[in-house]
Amino acid sequence: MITLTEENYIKAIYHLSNNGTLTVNTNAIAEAMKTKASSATDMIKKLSEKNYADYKKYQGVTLTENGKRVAVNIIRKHRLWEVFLVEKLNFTWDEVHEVAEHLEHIKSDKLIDELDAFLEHPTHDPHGDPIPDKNGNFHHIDKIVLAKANIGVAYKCVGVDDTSTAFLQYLDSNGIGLGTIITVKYREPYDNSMRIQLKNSEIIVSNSVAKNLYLKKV
Amino acid sequence: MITLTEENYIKAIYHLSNNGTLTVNTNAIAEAMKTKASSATDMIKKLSEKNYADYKKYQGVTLTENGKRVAVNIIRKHRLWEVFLVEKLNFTWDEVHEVAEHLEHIKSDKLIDELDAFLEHPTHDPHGDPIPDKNGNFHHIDKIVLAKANIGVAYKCVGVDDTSTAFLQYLDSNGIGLGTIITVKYREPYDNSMRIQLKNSEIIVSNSVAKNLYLKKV
DNA sequence: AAACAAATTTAGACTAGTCTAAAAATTATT
DNA sequence: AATAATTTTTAGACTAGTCTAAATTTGTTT
Ligand SMILES: [Mn+2]
Ligand SMILES: [Mn+2]
Ligand SMILES: [Mn+2]
Ligand SMILES: [Mn+2]
Repeated sequence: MITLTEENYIKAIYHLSNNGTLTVNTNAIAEAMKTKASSATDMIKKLSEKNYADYKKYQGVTLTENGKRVAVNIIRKHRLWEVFLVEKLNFTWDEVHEVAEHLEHIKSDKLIDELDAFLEHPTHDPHGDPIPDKNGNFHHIDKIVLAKANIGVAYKCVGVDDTSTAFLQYLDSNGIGLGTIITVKYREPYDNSMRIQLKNSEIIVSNSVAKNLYLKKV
Repeated sequence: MITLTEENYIKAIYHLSNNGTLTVNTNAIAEAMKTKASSATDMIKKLSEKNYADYKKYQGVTLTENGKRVAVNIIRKHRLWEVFLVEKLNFTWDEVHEVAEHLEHIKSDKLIDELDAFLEHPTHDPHGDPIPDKNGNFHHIDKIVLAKANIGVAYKCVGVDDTSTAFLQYLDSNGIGLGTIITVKYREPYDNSMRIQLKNSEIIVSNSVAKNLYLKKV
């Protein structure tokens, strides 16, 4: 039996490890989980005992295959619920995260299979993040970050890195969402801000915005 | 802050007290919650401290108005989710209970309001139980139990009392569901079993079945 | 009214998860 | 290579919820 807290730690480690590729340190986990390092250490030991993680004292943590499987499944559930909330229940993309954070822990294979079918097997969530299929395979899309886009080329917005309410609402109020067509007009060398062309407007975005927006050539 | 366990106890007390009208004793709560009486006592004290219940040692428990409000809200969520599972995700009426038991604890007013609207404000769940509205008002239907039905009168099945998988599957396999038209042909005085007329068949049901099926005159 | 039985509460212990404070190990700096 | 700074772990305590076993209260019988 896996607890809700264990699931949250496993998911956090998965994300911090860049989808299970890097070693993660205790402080990073504690920060992500909003607990103290001592609590993280305790949980890491438990995850290690339960075979979700590999761990040697002072040497950081990696997820086992088993741990990755669990993480990917939670992420699948999280993102499917996000799609449900936006597509069926009129949530906006900045409102879904907190609720999905809880819904992701409901344990029922039938529930998630049927939800997936009901939503017609979506491949991406409302923030452009890929939804792994039942076997844990991600539908990879090759995207670049706005900060590295080429001048004069037309791109489509396909995702965001930062999913905070503040950022998503900033995008809303500037008319940027998934699917928006963006062409870079000018990059200011001084602060790396960019002037970008949208459908009916030209706006200037800071580098911190440009680093959090993913694009794909149209 | 109310915990998941507190919510489950409050809901159990609500049901045991016949919707908040009777005093409930410790052993009944312990049995309903599948814990021991000592655990129930501890929780009762806590609910009392938090103003969800009124309690005097050895004298049993009642819910406060506050406690009833919480109970009705959980029941609302539980039943709305059950409708969702059956109507949208192809669950059968014997599969929904366990999942709804978890979904009922998700805390988001927007979620439940939108779900209610998405389902077009259903008044009853898949077992015929009424769904309280946002203000906690139940849409009362006047139903009688099959065991007390009159011979020769046509009734419509509108609910079940027992929602166990075994009972619901028994009904399925005998062609009885919500909406089924039933006419009592004969009541056997010896064991109170009944011969009942369905659309295309006549079957005999025991008294324990007859006590768990709710009907309404057509 | 005393004795017995049943229901309920208390006492003390256990697990999961958290915290603070202190100790130990690792890494960086001189 | 020694010292300092940082990171991580340990020790011990706390809360929520549970348990067993014992004590207490209430209810029922004689
Ligand atoms: Mn979560
Ligand atoms: Mn998302
Ligand atoms: Mn529940
Ligand atoms: Mn129901």
